[in-house]
Amino acid sequence: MEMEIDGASDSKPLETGDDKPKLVVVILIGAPGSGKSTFCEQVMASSSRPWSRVCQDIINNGKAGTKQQCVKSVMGSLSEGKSVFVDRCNMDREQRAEFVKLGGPQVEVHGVVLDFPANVCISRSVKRTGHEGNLQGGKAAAVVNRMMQKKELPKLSEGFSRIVFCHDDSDVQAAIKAYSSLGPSDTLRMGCFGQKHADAKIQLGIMKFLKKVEPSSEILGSNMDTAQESVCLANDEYKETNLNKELPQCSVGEDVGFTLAFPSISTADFQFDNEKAADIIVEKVEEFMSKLGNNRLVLVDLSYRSKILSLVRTKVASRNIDSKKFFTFVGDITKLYSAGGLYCNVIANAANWRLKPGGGGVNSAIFSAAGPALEYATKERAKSLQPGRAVAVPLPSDSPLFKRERVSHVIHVLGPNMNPQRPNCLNNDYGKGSKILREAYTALFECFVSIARNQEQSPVKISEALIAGSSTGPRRILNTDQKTKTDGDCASETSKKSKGSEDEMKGKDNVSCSYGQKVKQEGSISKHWGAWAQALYNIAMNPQSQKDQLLEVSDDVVVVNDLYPKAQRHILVLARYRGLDSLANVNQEHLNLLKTMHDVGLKWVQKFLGDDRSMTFRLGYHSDPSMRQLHLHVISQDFNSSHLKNKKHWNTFTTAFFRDSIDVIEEVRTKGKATVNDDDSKLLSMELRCHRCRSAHPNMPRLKRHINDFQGESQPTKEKQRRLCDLPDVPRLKSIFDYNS
DNA sequence: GTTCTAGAAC
DNA sequence: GTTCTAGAAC
Repeated sequence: MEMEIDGASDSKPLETGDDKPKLVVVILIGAPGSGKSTFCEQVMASSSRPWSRVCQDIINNGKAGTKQQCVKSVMGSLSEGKSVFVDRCNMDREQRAEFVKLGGPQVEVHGVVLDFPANVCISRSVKRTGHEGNLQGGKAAAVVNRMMQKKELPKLSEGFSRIVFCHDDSDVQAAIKAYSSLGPSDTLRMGCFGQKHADAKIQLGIMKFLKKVEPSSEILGSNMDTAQESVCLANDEYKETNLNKELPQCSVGEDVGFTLAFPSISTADFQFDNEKAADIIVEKVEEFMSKLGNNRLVLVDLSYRSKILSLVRTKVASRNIDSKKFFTFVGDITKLYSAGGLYCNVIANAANWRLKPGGGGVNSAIFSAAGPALEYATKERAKSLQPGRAVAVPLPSDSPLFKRERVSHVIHVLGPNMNPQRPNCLNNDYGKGSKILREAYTALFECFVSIARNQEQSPVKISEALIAGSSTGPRRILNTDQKTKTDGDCASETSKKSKGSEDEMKGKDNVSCSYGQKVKQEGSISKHWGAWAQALYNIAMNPQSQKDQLLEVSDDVVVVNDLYPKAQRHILVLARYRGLDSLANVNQEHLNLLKTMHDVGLKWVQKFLGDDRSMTFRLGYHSDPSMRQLHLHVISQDFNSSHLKNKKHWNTFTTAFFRDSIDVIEEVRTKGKATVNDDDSKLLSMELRCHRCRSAHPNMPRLKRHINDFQGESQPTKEKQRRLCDLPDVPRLKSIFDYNS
């Protein structure tokens, strides 16, 4: 978010005419493999400003040189009127100091921090060939990790006039864009942008595991210092939320019931007139006052400049509305409790008819904040929604919105659409539109009231389906048995009127009026799982049933010993998300889960290494697993196990069928999904080859004999391995982290 | 995922 | 004869 301010539009010509255009020294800060050279190349390829790149790896006639040579070269370029990229790691303050000193009245010094996790940098460094610094292959990991230990994030107080932190590719692209479009007489805004406060987890994690050091207070300290300096626009927005000071304060002991936070329906992307919408909101709120009991409604919008909020505030004043039961609030609807201190049991979502994530705005924000759990829970309730209707979805307890914000339900509402770019546009017919918007708020408030009522009566039953119907109809609680009736009810005035366009937007999907219907799995992508394939799913959903093999349980994962270990150490980290059967189901929303699973796996690796330092491990997923429920294998590379019996066993762990966890994470981060090839199963019938030396073996017993030659000694030396196996001297760092180096 | 076993490979 | 694989059943 903060990166928006770093966009190209941010560059502006200097306003004073006599000022000579300033030169810029951009100090790149990042480990090998973080993308410094690529950054420079991309900017220089398209910039109208003269740039020079000073790279320590090649400064000495194409070979690596010294820092002093770099300083000299930067000064030379500046005197020629060129702005300069300082392309070296510059990881700590001392390394940067001499370049920062070059700043002055005519020269601005910027920092661009390419702050990627160590594993990403290692992976990139290992893969690349022909790198200028000759830092490819096995050396890379050691160097990256050493650098990471020295890492000291830059602060403005060092003398920078501008620092940009990049944490992912989109941050990098935004920064490249900003510098590419920086013309010879333009300047970029000063300040510190894009710094995350709690991003050190993975890096510290990996350093900790590699070097077995505690996260040093120095590193944490420097993070925090800089965080305080980086008071950015986002924080200004939060300051403005002090406008919420009219928030009714409830005295201790006062019985406040349930709170519904809702966005204005249809006024954003659906372009419904704000004035008309405000009238309808106020009208419907007033109507529901008497039905609310001690529960309350809160209209939420992101910005203190919100037109709809101010319209509603004005209109409410002249109505008979209790300000304790209805008020407006400025804030992010997905962070009302954590960032705004407003506890709301229920939030409404301005949904799309497909009830799917995406589309930007509130819908996108809520689905993304609630995690995949909301998507699955929604699918179980309804497949689509008609304009004017609402459907309540109980949030599973593993949803971050439930855990962090204490939201128990999300009510999806679909309002009328006036935007020709969106399906089912009403072409400015505000007769129809207003009617549908009234129905939408009625449905929403009815849903909320019935949730509140149900929770009061029976907290256990809140997972019952709650679906609000037409404006005048009574609240209905439906289940699948009532499907036929529901379909009948659906043919209400509203649905008849919108039927034509409804059919249009459904296209070939052949979706009948499924409102209120129990969902069937979409498409035929989902794989059939036999009864025997359910074991991991059962453990993930109900870990307490499995006391024997259980190693660890958290909200996100369960760790168990593999029942049939294929090596001396072989454990599984199970995801606890419902509906996440395998890599094929994984998407961008699971990125944090994948990282958590990896971190948990690494933690156990560290423990195992405490018992036997000679072990090596791989962490990864089977491309097409036999058992349902996403599970990360953490497996030692000895493969010394009586359970390892056949070719399939072997090939699932030693061919491309085994997808390294860090590769999967990187793939999901960049492409949004993990690629799963249809013909991956062919890999399982491939010839048997040693995972170390790649030698072929005629059958499993012979292969195992070959493999077990390593196990004769507790710590086979590299020499011994090489002799037995003709081991190449490049460890497979990207997956089997060499924890001993 | 494992177990079982027919029959191929040696 | 024994060893080993691969496919079916669960």
